[in-house]
Amino acid sequence: MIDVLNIAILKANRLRPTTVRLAVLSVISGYEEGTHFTIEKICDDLSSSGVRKSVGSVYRTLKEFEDTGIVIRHQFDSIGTVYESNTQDHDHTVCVACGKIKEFYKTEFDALRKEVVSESKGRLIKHTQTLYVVCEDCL
Amino acid sequence: MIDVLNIAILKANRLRPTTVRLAVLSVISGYEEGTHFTIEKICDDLSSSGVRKSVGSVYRTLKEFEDTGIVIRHQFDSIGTVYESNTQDHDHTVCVACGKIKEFYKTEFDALRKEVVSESKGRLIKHTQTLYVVCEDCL
DNA sequence: TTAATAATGCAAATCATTAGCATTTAGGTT
DNA sequence: AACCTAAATGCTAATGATTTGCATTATTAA
Repeated sequence: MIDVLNIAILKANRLRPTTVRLAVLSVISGYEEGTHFTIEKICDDLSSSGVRKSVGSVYRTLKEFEDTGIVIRHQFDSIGTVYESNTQDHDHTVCVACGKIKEFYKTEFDALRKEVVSESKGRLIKHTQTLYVVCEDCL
Repeated sequence: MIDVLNIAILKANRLRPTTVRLAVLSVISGYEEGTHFTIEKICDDLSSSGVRKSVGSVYRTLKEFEDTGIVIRHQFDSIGTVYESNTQDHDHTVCVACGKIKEFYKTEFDALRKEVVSESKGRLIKHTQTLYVVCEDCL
């Protein structure tokens, strides 16, 4: 009953609403907006909420979620693979000292990116941009 | 005698001019400017030029080269880890169909990036930006 | 309810990368 | 030129993350 929304999300993406998918969806929809999480974190959270699911299935599920666009996967230098719920378009800053990840968005970047792609006569599928910084707190 | 330049490069970076480092430098300086290469490619090229060096040492060497800035390491989605000689600052487009990697540079991006970082009161260390595209040839 | 298909758990396999350690090399010093 | 110390190397085993094979179980459509 609590899961109606999550079931709808899965169906909208042509994924059967199975226990693993619902469990993972439930865990990650509990995260604060803009949170970046790992597979390990999801597994931990599943365990501590008493839900026993295999690591392999979580990997498979996250891959499906990435393919359908439910989540976005990122690979940050010296941090590794993290995911986040797919909300609006944005880029990241990563502090090389404390590892904190933040999001930023500036329209002007999009215009420039479109220029670059149209100059090469290609089609833009997606992009990533990460600024590695020393953040205010670590300076 | 051919190696004077490479020896100089290593010394300038406080790395002893050892056989492994010279061999790797020699291989990668044979690549065309802007080439993106993998560890595996380097090992293959070493073998086929009759130079027997351990994979572990090549990994170690590339890490040193990355630390000193002789090369830059990139992690591209679905392509993995590639390196390139460190020339001037630039970003990349990667074709999601054929995997071709190209470079681009636009000053305007730098100005925007500086804005972002100064707004958050941090210091910019480095950045990565990759546009995943379908290139002209694959459209 | 049942048959067909997809999903799951589990363990083994894979892949890229790293680390431990004994041996060798580089580079400065007698 | 022989020598000493620290650094570098090769080798192999270890690691960590992720994937895969396969037997079992769950889901869906008829």
